[in-house]
Amino acid sequence: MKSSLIEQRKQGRVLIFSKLRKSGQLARIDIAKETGLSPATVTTITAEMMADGLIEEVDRPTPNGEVRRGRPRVELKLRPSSCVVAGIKLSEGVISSMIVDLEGNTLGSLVRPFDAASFEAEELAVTLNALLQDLAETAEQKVEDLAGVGIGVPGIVNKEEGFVHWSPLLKKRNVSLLTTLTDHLPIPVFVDNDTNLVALAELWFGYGRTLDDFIVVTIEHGVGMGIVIDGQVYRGAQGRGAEFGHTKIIPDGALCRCGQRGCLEAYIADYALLREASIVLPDLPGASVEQRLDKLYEIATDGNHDAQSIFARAGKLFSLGLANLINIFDPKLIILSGEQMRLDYLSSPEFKEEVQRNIIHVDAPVPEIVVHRWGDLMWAKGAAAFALNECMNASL
Amino acid sequence: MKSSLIEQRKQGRVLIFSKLRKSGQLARIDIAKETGLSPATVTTITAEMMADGLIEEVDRPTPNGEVRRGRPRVELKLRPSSCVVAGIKLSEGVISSMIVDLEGNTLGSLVRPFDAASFEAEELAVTLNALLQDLAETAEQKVEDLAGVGIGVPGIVNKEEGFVHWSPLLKKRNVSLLTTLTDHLPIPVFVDNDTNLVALAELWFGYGRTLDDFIVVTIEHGVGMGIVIDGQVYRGAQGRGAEFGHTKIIPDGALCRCGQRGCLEAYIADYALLREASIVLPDLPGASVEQRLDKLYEIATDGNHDAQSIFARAGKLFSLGLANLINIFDPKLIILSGEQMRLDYLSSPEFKEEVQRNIIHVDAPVPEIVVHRWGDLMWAKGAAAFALNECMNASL
DNA sequence: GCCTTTAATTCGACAAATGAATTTAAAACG
DNA sequence: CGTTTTAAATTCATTTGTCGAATTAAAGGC
Repeated sequence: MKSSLIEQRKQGRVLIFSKLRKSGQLARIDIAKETGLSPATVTTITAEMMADGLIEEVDRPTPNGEVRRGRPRVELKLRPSSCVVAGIKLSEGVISSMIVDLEGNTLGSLVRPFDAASFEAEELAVTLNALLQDLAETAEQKVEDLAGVGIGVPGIVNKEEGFVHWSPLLKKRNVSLLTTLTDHLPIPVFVDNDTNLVALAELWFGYGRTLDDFIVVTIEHGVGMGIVIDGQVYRGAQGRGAEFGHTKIIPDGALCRCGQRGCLEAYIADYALLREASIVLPDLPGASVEQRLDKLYEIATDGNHDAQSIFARAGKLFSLGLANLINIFDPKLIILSGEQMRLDYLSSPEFKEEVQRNIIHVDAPVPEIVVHRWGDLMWAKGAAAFALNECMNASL
Repeated sequence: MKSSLIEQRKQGRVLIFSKLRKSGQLARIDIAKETGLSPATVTTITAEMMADGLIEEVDRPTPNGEVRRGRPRVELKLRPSSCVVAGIKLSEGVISSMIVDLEGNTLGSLVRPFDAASFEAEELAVTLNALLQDLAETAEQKVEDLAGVGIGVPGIVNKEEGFVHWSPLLKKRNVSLLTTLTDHLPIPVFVDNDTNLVALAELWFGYGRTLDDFIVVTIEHGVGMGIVIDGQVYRGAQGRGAEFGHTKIIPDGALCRCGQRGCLEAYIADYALLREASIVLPDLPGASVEQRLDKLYEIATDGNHDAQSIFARAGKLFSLGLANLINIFDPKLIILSGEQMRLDYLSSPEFKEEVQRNIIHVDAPVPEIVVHRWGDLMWAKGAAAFALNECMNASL
């Protein structure tokens, strides 16, 4: 049995791996129960995986104080150091990067300005190579010891081919970024659209860790979305990110960055909020977009009516967009994921009520909406999760 | 290997079955190539399936005139009579039903008025039992010879349990329809929400036959949608139909049947069009909704400006909704499926242009939008496809 | 110390996919 | 017209891998 669509043993390994990943640790017996595999098979496969250094036995046998008779169960867990990867997120102003192990422990990180002058692929490769060296140093790792590096790029990216149809960061269209980077970097490279990274970050290390189906939405410079169906990131036909932010909520509405009108993004992204603010509060202090936005939020919470009205409207329209998403997908869980404090505002009870008012009601429970506030390295961690995903997929 | 998540042989059978279903007919060699199974395995499995009467060899070996050397390939195909099922679609005014074989050949059909006075489950069971007898007669089949019957019910239905949380057709909420029907009908019963039926109809017998991912949208009394991902109908967390029709396209817009405002359905469903017409064209002739709508369409094509404006607006808003769907899903294909002539109007070049104007553009091709006009038995055929799906799933 | 209990492992049986070799059925060739 | 060539299908021995049953391991109870 060398080549077939049906590789039985690999199926078992993947099954056990993902159960362990989701549960943290499990005894062989529990693995058998949860996977439906026989104890005999579990013994065989786990022995194999231990020999590969992928998993290890846990020393303290009973985590809870429970006293049991009989032979004590030996809990197994993933061996974090068996797969250490780097994640790099490219944005207009900065590159953020991170080294992470299989458990999601951050071994090191590095954020660097990135003069956005659109790059050639070759230049980018050189920049990233240098970055990777320095990043590895912060984590006291050798670059060659990394299992791979995941790179999140804004724009239209085909993951399978690592082909960038278009990105705001690159001079040219239709660049086979994967090829160039693979040539210049000493470890396996994976390239994907950045919107998928948040979904992966949640799937590997966040609220989605124990779930197989959920939707992640981020609001930052734009509005991003990631869809996880059946434990897999759904990438659509063209492999481009799900463009939830360019969903139209008002026909012929406000002008969006994309040139179209009425996009959700044109009402709730940071530039959209500041656009409104520029009319009524023309002299908001602050050098950067973030700073001015923080200020806007501050005076809103301090009671400024104009500022409040801006957030109120954004919240209302966002709730509409979210309700549409729910009406279409009927997900169990929606994760609002990001680092910005505005999410705080959006998670108010009124906001959730507004969402509920716009979804079709059934007896069944309304999908849960949670806010997950990450540090500023969320995207980089997502890129790392992406690398883990690809590496483990290959090596299991 | 009795109980395990990994049933290897079944996988092979399913793989071969679905390849044959999609291709119509294939020689063993091609099956081997397409599935990645070895020729030896294909021989084994197909022999088994032939013994089961599931497939058969095709007499005319080379369908195309192509002359080949070597031992001639023997094409295989599904044996249509190996699985014959009934499909029943329940609506407010009528029950439509159909008997169909594995190839989608219609063996008989029956449409019957259905006095919508909300039913008890028991009464419904009796009604359906009688219907099934008569239906079988039209197809010259014995009811007992049918492999099963699929039933499409409007409302909120959990397919796995056959549990109807709510339906406009039933007096009570929370009815375990599957249990009652199974007790009263002599063959296996399957119950699902009706929106999923169109997706299944397209997947088994329509434009989706050769595809694994697409979206189907219907416009009739309401707006329905079915999502197929990876060859499976996506049912969401609650198992309720995707409520595309209640997606909001205008904040605080027109009042919808569902009590909310601004739903797509409130602008494009038949009642929505007639609502508009009632203002400017109060005396549209016609006894039924369909007739008045046909008339409206007729005078629109004849040049009546008011009527045209009604359809134009519906078209524009529908295009917006469709664009949103595309932005979220990025499907390869969208099928507009139904029996009504308004679809004709909606498939105009201007309509498609309008959709394109509202989706995010990339170099990649825009998803294809096709219109599939079915006869009035589309839903019943979908219900039959549903039964086939379940039966084959069980018996492979 | 012996019994009981539960987890893990071992081992033989069986299921099923595969590659290599073989058979089959046709066209091409001389 | 028999032989060769070609391609499809099949056969068969081999190998991979799962499973049930029996066995071993490691603890608590008494």
